[in-house]
Amino acid sequence: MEERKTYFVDVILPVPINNAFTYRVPFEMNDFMKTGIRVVVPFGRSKLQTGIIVKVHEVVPEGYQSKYVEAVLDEFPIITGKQFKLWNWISEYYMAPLGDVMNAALPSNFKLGSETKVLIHPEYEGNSEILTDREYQVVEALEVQSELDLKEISDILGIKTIQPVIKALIEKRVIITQEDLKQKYAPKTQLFVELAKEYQSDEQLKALIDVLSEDKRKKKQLDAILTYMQMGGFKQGISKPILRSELVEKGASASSFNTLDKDGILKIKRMEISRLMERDEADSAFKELSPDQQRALDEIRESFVEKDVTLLHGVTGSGKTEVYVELIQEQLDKGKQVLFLLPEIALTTQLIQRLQKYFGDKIGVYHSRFNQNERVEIWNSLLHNDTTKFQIVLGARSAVFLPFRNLGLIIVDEEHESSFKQYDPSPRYNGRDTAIVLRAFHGAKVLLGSATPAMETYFNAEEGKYGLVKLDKRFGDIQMPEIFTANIKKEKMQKTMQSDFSGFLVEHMKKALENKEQIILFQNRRGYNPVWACEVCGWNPNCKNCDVSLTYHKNSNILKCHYCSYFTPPVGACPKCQSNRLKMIGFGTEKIEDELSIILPGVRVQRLDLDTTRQKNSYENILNDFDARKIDILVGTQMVTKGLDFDNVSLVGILDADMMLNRPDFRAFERSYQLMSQVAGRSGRKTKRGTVVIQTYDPDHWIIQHVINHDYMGFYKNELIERKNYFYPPFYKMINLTLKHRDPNKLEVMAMDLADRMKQAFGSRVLGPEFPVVKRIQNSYLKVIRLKVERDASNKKVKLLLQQKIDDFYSVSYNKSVRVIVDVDPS
DNA sequence: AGCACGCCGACT
DNA sequence: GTCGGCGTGCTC
Repeated sequence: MEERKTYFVDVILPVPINNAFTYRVPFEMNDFMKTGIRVVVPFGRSKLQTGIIVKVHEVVPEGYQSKYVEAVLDEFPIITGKQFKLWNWISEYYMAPLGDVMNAALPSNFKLGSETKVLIHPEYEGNSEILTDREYQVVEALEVQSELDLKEISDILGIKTIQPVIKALIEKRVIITQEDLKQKYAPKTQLFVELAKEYQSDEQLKALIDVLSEDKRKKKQLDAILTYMQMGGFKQGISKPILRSELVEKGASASSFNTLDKDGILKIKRMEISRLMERDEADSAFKELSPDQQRALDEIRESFVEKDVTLLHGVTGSGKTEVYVELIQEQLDKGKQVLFLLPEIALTTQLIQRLQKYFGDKIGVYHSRFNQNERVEIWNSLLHNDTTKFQIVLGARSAVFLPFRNLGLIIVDEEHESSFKQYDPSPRYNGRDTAIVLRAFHGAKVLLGSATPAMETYFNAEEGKYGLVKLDKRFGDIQMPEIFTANIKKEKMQKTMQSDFSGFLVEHMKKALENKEQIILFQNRRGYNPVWACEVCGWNPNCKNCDVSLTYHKNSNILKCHYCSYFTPPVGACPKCQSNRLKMIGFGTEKIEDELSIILPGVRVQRLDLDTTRQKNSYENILNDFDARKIDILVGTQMVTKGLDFDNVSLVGILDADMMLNRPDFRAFERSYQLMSQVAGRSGRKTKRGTVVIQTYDPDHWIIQHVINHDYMGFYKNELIERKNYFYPPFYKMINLTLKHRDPNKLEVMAMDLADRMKQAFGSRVLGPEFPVVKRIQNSYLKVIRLKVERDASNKKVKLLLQQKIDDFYSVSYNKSVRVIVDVDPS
């Protein structure tokens, strides 16, 4: 008799708790337990959860009775050891619970949620006299809609505490609950047609065709077979399944396939198909590199001999993409995988199309706008090491979580972009920095690309930690655009402003339009007017949940909060002093759009911002329209700065440079320089030098001067001094702690407490607590404590110490109701 | 995170 | 009295 061993598994669950949970393995499951597979386990009172096994062992847990694993979901691991290592790193470095990391990493179709469903008890006979009003309401609803979840019941009853009602109903045997697990991923299948085995030879096929052509009634069947052959279903003795729908489209009758199937001539079968769009055949005709690009490519290769990370600092329009393409191809030839990271928004642009043109369906695009099943398909393909597809993955930051098998190269394009950093929800990780860690697990190389590298990145390159390669010239020797400033202060005095437009900019716009050239206007603000204010008493409408002014949105005629989405109709008179002299201050994209139609009648204007791109394809549609020159002026927020290449844009206007420069944030100057340089880069054509107009009160500002001179190095050196003087990155690493509580007085006390505890450990490296720019969001007050530590300090020690201080803080019962949000390396 | 338990104010 | 709000603690 073989000895029966008792196993336990440690499971991580998608809950924000830092430890794994130990479950006992039923004997019959002993052979199936492996790290990396998913199991269903009971969690809490009656909930089932899906978790991932991280350890199989025989250590009997002490102090509690472990529950049993309920079900096994996978035969083979769905995550790799390398992925798990990365999860752990993120969890430690960004101080996030492993459950949160798991949540971010897995496509949601891998996560089975367990939801309590309420159903009518099969033996309930409708005796409603035993029910209270509330209970009756639930039963009534169940008669209409056979299944309800707890949230729905809460909505129906209009109360939050529904547990007593449910409990009573269960006891009265009126309803039952069903813990039903839902697995959402089902491979997409379609009907295919294939020649039956018996006919898979030229002679037999010929004989078959002869037979069919003799019988006039079998004309349809013959046609169907001929269509199948035409589509390449049987070539050189090899048969291939063809989509039935495609054959029908080509004229074959659908019913004749059924007959052929019955007669055993053809087989109809249901097969899994790729959800990812069919791509054009790869276009292997690569563009020839310019001498400059070739030099950069050689330098990168050379740099990779010694350095694992290299920065490609290439001005806008210098043709970084072609260099990327060469490097990617090199990896493919070696049989290695490539990860290409881009900021979320840039993922919908021309770059993808260009890369798809080069690499065809070897490219997988991993993107939140894509549906979940497509994500699962890329995941599985990588997991099973299917080298025929997706050797290149193009994705936003979350693509670092994919199960790569042998990554050779990671490219992070636009590496300076702040959107590589996730803020909400936890884990608050930076995709670029995570990629550099992932690199080490695979022995791969990382190429960071940017025209305006992040301070940290350039610093690392200068220090020799990263390699550095430059591309200083635009491709084809196109000139950098000529940048002018429009002095708003002066123009206001001379009364040459036309509402928010300087006379200088208007002149340039008119000239461009006369030449049938297009214009991009950049305004870093949505909505119509950020603020309505009363001219008499200065009152302005605020959000009732947050400490911010409401923004007027003209299309919907509402005042809206950008933090919590609260909205209200605009008021006619000032509620404070009853005056009706309400005036608009400031300007957003929507108002600009309006004013343009007055200043430049007949001009075709389109906005490009979060509000106009909410629908799935609207972003692409707007860009296509602009490309097709159906739009004269594109007015946009940050979105217009990213990776748009249009040949006919000769003028770029930056409407309010000061707003960017004056933000109270240590990155304000860096951001401003990057944004202005990036938009400026949108101007100019092959044959003509582009123009940029920056509207500002302060044309002599050093940032603006460096933008005008296209002088990244000047900007960098100057900013680096500031960073050093004020103890900011890259010299110091920052960790921000945000405390959140409904009661501002309590918050004050608790924030002081936490700051004091931190000061015990870190001394003067702790700053604050102070109110952030927005003091209240969704009825909770906020306080921020900042920690700045020397860059050579041990990450592990700092975080351990900080976590200890936070734990101490939380162990005091007065502090338990506050939320502390930790943001490591805030962007 | 969800969910149960338990303590308090505002109603039948 | 008790219903339902909300704060607190726990989940293998």
